[in-house]
Amino acid sequence: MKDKRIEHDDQINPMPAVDPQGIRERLLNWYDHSGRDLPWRQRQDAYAIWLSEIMLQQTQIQTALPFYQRFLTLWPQVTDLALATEEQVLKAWEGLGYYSRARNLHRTAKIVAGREGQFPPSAAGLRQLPGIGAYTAGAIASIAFHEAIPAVDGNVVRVIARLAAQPWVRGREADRKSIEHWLEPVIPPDRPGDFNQALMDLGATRCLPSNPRCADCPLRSLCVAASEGTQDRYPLRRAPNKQAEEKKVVLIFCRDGRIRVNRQDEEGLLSGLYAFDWLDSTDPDIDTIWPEAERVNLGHHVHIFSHRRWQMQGWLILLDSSENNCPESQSGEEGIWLTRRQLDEIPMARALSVFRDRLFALDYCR
DNA sequence: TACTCGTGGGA
DNA sequence: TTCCCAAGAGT
Repeated sequence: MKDKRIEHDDQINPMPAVDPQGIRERLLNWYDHSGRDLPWRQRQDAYAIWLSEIMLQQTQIQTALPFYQRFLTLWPQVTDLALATEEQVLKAWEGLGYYSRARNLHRTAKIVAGREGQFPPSAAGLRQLPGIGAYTAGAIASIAFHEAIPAVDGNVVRVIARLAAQPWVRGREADRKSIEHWLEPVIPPDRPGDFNQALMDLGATRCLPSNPRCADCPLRSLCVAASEGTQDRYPLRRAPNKQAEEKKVVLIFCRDGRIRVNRQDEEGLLSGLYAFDWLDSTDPDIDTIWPEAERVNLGHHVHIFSHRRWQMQGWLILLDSSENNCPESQSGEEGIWLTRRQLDEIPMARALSVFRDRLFALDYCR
């Protein structure tokens, strides 16, 4: 076993007897009094529920909130979103991260628009749509269509792993399914959406990853981990991958007041977004490439991705308008030359937009 | 299955 | 500083 964090070899707890009615009553009663007031809970339509669920994937509510409001203002109905361009959707998503979510969001909007704006009213149907996995299908189906089906996210894994004191591992698909199975007889047929959201609220406000507030938990009397004082053992976690260190030299070419960018490939990091040119650290030093008189130091910046860490040095390269002395971009293309206004309108990830902001502050492009 | 894919906040 | 992790999905 290479993963010692999963290995801890205390006794395996037997699966405790489940008290479905006790869990339902305590949880829903608590939810009715102490559930969070969130904007998508004031709506019934599948579009708003779906939009919120996609944005909230691996994203904290406070971060997603302004994006959610902006999308509904720009595109009040799913048919409006379907009519937007992918670039417009990515621009509205700019800064929220995991950009494949935005592209799948747009694809699904077009599919649903082709169904007269009607989402499939079941988890099985929703699951077929781009960007909708097991959790999101269960969430939308239970909240918008009242299907009695679990929606097991990270919160629910934590709550149920503690409640049953089972060595379930966060992020392991087989264990997520075990929790779905465990929950199936517990989901109340009359309020499945409220029940699922109550579990998530409980995980987010009481059954916290560290220092859980068990004294304020409505399920404490039913919780095996709480009775043992072993809350902090559950759920188990995978050993994290090590973060790769990468050094980049970002080159922002400026000619006749225009700036060169490139659109990233369809797959991989930051796909579909625009970026400035960059070189890997193994490339020659900047002094051997560009004379000092033709460049402006844009400073250093460290950007942290999920498991990459970019140490970037930015340079503004001032090209003579009469000369065609600009090298080919990484993709072997000439690139796209944009004015400042156009540069503001294209979607660009935070990692690179840091230098866009510094560029604007210098007032070199028009 | 394990890895990839962003960004920000909190302990 | 460093680590964890947040309404996960796609491959």
